[in-house]
Amino acid sequence: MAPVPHGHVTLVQVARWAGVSAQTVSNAVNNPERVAPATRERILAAVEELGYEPNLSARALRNRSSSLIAFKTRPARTDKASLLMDEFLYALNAAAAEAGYHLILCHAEDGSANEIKAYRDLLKKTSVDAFVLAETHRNDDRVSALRSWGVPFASFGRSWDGDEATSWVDVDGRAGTRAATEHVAAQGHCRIGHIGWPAESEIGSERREGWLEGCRGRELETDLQAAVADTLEAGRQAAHRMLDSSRPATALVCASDTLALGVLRALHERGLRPGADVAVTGFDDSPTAALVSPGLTTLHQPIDVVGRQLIQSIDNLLAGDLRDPQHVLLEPELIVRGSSLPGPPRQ
Amino acid sequence: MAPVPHGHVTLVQVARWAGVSAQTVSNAVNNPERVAPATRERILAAVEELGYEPNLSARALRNRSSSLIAFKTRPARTDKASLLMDEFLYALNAAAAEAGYHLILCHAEDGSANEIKAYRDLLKKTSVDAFVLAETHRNDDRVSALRSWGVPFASFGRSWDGDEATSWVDVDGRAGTRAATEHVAAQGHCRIGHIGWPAESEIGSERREGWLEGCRGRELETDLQAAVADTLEAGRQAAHRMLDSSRPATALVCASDTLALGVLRALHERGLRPGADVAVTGFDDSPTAALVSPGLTTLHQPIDVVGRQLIQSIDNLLAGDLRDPQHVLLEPELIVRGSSLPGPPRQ
DNA sequence: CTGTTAGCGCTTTCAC
DNA sequence: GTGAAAGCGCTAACAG
Repeated sequence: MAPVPHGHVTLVQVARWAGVSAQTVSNAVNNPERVAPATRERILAAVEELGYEPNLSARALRNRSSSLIAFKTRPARTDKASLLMDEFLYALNAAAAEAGYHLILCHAEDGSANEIKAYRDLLKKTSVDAFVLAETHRNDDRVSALRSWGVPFASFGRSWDGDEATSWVDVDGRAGTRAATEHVAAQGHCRIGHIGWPAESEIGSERREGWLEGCRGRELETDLQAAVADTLEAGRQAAHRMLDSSRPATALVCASDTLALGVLRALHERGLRPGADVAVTGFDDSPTAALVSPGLTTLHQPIDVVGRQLIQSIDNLLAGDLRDPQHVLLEPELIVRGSSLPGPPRQ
Repeated sequence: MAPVPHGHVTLVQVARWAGVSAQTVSNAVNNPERVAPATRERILAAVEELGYEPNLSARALRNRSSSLIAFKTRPARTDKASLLMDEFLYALNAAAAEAGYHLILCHAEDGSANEIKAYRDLLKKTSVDAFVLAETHRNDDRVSALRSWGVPFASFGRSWDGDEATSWVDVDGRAGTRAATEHVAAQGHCRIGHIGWPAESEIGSERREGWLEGCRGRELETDLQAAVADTLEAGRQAAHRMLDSSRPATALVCASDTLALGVLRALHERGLRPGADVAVTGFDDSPTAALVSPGLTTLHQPIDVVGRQLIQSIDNLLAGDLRDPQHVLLEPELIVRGSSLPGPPRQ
């Protein structure tokens, strides 16, 4: 089947219309300074008039560069309360569009080997210009693979290996958790427990550090801590343990909203009131946090800034600024709701 | 800057390696039956050996078809509890990948004019093969635009205009709501109220119909109904109204989890127990539904099937089956949790 | 069944 | 400052 006429306007048509060569139109579009002002204006008018848009396939073929940025989708974990990745993808795509890129989604079954193969295939098939990684971790195979191929990329999540060469954007979980800890301390709580993730998780360790710093700053004890899986049930059980303690917790700072919701359930089971009896804080500002009663105090990640910064970094990399990788650490915002306030829960 | 060597394997290299012409390699890959078995095998071995992957930009340029399917991202509404779109995008992308397509994301500010312009631009620039629409509504401008351009598309959400020509996949909100209604009726409830959306919403109307059918089937009254915005607060207020009634509701069937969570809050404020005192059901099976205490009975949309069916439809359209648009209506699954059960809430 | 030719739309030389 | 030529990798059409 031969290609069907497509009605798309090409360089040549613009050229004919403006009475110049195709090459000059190309220059007028991509290197305006090379073209005499008068001609340039005439050409740009023609572009406008005819509604010309450059064909990216042709460009990609010629330039080996497609203005495509790849991102791998991950399954939405239904057990998790967070909408984070959905918001992230929107923010990233908005920023990409604004900078003249398009996002192309990559799919791979779980496992970094599959993922790397998917990246490789995508690179061979399309000339994606760059990749965005999310949820990077220590010894991340994807990082070394992309680096070995010489493909530009930026990651949402810092490079935990101390890899200075990688551009990343991250949210400071330590500062956030410290802010939450200090907030509940300011409400007068002295027995502040922490429910977080196991030490394997770099993100979890950071958040735990924040709690430790917050406690130490006020010379509070740090004996109440748990490292559990990120599930509601684990949060619930950990909360019960900390409330059964001889000197029980009066505040629980959690590494996630999911864990905090487990704490709320435990409080419910014991007939304790969140806020009034035990202060609770989460992390991520999931939709659920605003919807439960009382509302859950939590930390909001500035996800739109993350998206914009990542695209910015990639833009720099593609412009050839390889020598100066960006490392951006953003502060999350403490959203105070009823679950950490002594007063009668209002929302 | 001249294109840099890319190390990608091309048809010509495979051809040389196998001692045939480029054309024959192309045939071996795309139309195996045209090539003699022996040659074919030799060529495919070479393809394997060299790790050849066809360059999609070149193909797109030549064929005016890119194996790209476009989807517009929408902002995650933080006020909404549902993760639906996140899951949908994952499912769609997985299905696309399996069928050999890639998803490219489209961005547009709110407003169908912007959206249509974004589609137009994307078409001019990238020869996307097809579009997937979501959240279609009556008199959807996007549908008429795509149709007028002759671009294949399929939508998540039926064609409300009775447009037989459009391929769509949808989830039967009516059947779902009816199932929820019958479920609470089976628990012995006779005063079953419905909190739904205004009549402008086709989806909302469908869900309300389901409730009506459920009630009529058991000869229950249908006087308790509310049409409100999809917010927690609206659900809360509507619930109070129905519980203040002279013959108050003992069960509330809601058009969304968000509304149902508002109902739960109202019950909390009145000291009533969800399930034991008043049965509550939502719709969408948002993560929150599983996380609140007691769990919220709700309807789960078979989102992975939706994704697969949409890609299937698009595949058919691209294969030229224009005469037989698919209309797939899927049944949601009732997930029963504590909020609709009389017993002591266990989860 | 296989090879040759041509061209998709664009952009980097390199002349003029 | 502008144009002509060439080619990115692929495949339809046509010969052989």
